[in-house]
Amino acid sequence: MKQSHLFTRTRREAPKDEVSKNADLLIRAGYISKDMAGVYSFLPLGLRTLNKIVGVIREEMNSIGGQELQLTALQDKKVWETTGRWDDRNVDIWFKTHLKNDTELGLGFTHEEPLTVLMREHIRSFRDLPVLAYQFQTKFRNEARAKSGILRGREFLMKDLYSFSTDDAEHMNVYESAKQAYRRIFDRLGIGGETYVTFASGGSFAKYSHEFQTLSEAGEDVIYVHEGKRIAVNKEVLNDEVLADLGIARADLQEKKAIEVGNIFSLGTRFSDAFGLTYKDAEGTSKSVVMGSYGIGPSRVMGTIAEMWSDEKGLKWPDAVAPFAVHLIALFDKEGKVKAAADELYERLTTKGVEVLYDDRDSGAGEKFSDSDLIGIPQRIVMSEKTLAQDSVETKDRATGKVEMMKVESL
RNA sequence: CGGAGCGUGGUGUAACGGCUAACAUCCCUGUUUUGGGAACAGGUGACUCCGGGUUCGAAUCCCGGCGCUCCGACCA
Repeated sequence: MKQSHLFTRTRREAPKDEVSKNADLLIRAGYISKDMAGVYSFLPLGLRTLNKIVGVIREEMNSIGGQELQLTALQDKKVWETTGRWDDRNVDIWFKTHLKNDTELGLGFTHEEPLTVLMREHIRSFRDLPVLAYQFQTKFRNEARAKSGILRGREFLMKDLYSFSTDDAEHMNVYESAKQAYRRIFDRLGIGGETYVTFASGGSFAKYSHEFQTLSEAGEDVIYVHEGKRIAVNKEVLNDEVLADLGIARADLQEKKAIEVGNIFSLGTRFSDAFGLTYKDAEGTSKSVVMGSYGIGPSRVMGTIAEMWSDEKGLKWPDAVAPFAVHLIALFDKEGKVKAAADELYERLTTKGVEVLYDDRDSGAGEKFSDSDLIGIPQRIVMSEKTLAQDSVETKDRATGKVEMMKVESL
């Protein structure tokens, strides 16, 4: 993409009411735009990055047998009354509204209920199980307080996977494969090294759930990290029993702040019992389906990556999530030789399938470098009169700062 | 939801209760420049968040809204 065609512009300063690092950088670089507290639009660069994250998650969900679908955002009150989750006393984050005829509706904040209802049409036999169904969808949560930029919004993208199994043993297999898939996702997204599988409250059907917590000062969770075992315990559940279960000593734990980037949860038969989701086993006996839910917020992950991979100059995207692979910067000369050579290189790389953002704007070198640092594309290629005199370009790695000269024809 | 702070051109800031609301940046014109946000000249752009009030006079003081941020509470 030619940068002269990119409608977003960079800013020297973020709006004064943005304090969080992720929102500051993402707004200044033109990735996102705030409409209200906790409500952000994704601009072309931001959507590209968000979609990269979505793509990685989708691949890993498919790899464990996930089938993608898309449920509705508008929610039927009756379905939620069945489990008691329509009641404000149980769930206080609903956005509720109504039809012209006064029928009450909600905007979905999660989807266990409607998907369980849906599955009654499709799951009949043990032969049908297990089923893993997932979606990417905008969730709506009326948080008492939105905060930390894109880390905690009232409207945000969520990947939610739900599993349906015959029994606990089958469920635990699915659960374990989902856990491994989550590990791979965070590794691929460049935050695996700082992300810990964290033991957290399990609810009524399992002793623990597992959170994926990425260490960050911007986080709102407090976890206790066991570096030797690469696990952590959420402060909410830290007690002697948990320590004994995990075989760890309090003295080996370090208190850290972290961002919850993912959560996996065993649901048992809570929802299948509520809605009568059953299957026939090999003996023809009717049994309740055992469920699990597995969430990752791609937009929150994007904010987490921005928090982690950035410096005072701007963003430093890992390769897998960068909006473009290469930022081609042409420093024009009077005769137009650099422009001609850069145009040609841009066409050549693009034809080869390389995702290139080409700064073909008629602006000064300093501005182009500053914008490039801010936008944070991993690989920078600079072409100028100087480099062309050696039939070369200069490449610079955004993350390491390493600079090399390369022959133009080698690219 | 409790507490605190803040709302002034697109953005960031300034302005004692008193001239035509100032400066920087951005943007537009022109000239010049071209390896780290260049220089010069000219120009556009603001019902000072909204509604009341006090005052001869309000961006400034008071009251009420609304919005934003932060702290806390909350958080499948």
